[in-house]
Amino acid sequence: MAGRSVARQAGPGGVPEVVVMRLPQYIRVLSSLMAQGVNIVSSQRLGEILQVTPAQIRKDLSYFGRFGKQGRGYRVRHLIMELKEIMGLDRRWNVVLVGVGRLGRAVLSYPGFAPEGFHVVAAFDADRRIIGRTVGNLKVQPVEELDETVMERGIGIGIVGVPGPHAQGVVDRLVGAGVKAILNYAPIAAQAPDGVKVRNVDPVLALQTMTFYLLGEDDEA
Amino acid sequence: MAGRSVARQAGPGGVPEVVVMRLPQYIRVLSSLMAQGVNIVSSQRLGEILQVTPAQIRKDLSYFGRFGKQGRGYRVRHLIMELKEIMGLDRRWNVVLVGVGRLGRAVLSYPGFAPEGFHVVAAFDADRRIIGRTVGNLKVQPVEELDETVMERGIGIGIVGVPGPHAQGVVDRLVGAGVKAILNYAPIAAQAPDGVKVRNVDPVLALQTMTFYLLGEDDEA
DNA sequence: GCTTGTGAAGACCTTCACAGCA
DNA sequence: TGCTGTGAAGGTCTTCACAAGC
Repeated sequence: MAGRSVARQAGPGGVPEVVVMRLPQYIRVLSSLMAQGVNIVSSQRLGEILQVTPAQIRKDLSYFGRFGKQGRGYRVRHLIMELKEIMGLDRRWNVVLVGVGRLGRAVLSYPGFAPEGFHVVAAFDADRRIIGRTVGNLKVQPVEELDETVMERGIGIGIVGVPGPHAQGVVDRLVGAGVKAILNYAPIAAQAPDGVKVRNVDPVLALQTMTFYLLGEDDEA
Repeated sequence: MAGRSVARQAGPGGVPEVVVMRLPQYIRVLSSLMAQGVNIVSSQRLGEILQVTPAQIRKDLSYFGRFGKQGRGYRVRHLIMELKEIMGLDRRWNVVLVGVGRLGRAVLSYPGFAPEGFHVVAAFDADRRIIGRTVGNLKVQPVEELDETVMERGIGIGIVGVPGPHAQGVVDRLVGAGVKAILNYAPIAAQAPDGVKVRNVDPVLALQTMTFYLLGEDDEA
């Protein structure tokens, strides 16, 4: 490949977070198209699939560079590679897991992480009965060793798989250890300082944001 | 495909969707406060906990009514009840599950749904080897019976727990059956017509939206 | 002809700031 | 005095519309 002049120019204020949230979706769809043998795609077509306007796709991409060819569209394979590089998805990410109960074990056995470059390389728990056991190739370590492991291995991502009441404490601990991104499975609105990203995996919350739209003509005050 | 790309639908009363997304969070925090014995809370304090501005909380609530007392704040118990009613979270919701493989069984055994009023009352699969088996009190039905069950029982919510390649087909089927809200566990950007809400539970996507912020001073032209 | 990239316009959401009331 | 509720201001994001280029 030629020029590596992909400008991740965080302008004044940087790239809007909504844009960063959409790019992985674009990558997904593009990958699916590539698997179908599609070589070129227009913003029009992409927009139809993703149900967003073509202008939005073009504007989103324009934050990072110029990837298309006028009159033709985007080369699917090329755009995937560019976007993956921009998002840091062209590399391996080591991840730590805290909480090896029901939820944590489900995380460890989830087959979707590794193919996308996310590898759980250490697991921690506070429960003496679990510590030392081997779960999915990993020996469960005491949470006290979290800091050391995170720093030694330069890990930036943590997964919280403990029950709700313990989750904020675990988040604090991960933040203290230097983690900069947290995937939280606990049903709480975890707080983290600026500079630490938190994303929640919370099916109940997801359902709760939809029921509003299911209400018919009900009571009115 | 025609460009009828409508992107903004206002819910009942024209409430912004972002607001609807936040209210369940408010309910969570309020419930936690109530459990701690807090009776009254100000938008200031709520904002500190949720890390949003007090003005946003007050504005959000103002879409639905006037729930506070000037000079005092909000009665926690009262506000929870009001918000739950507004969001339709003061009632029971019956839900159907499609896909009773690894993912689907995890959904069935997840203990978090029922306490919040979401009850999986029927489970479907296309695999003959699974159909007829009993999983978590439910007899797995053939997907062919989906329409009938959804219509008969007036079900509005469906959960998609099938592998990615089958997910869109299942979404279409749920939509056809009349479901108006879909919780999708498959790693795809599922498409549904206007009027049908889709929320994704997708840990990989969540991770992929954070790595961007973990990139240091790397390649730069 | 067709599609990108992009200033400008517009829509939407958030924050401000203060009147009003307990 | 303290805090809500809200019109208005301010920002941010989305969409438009068109010049440029394949």
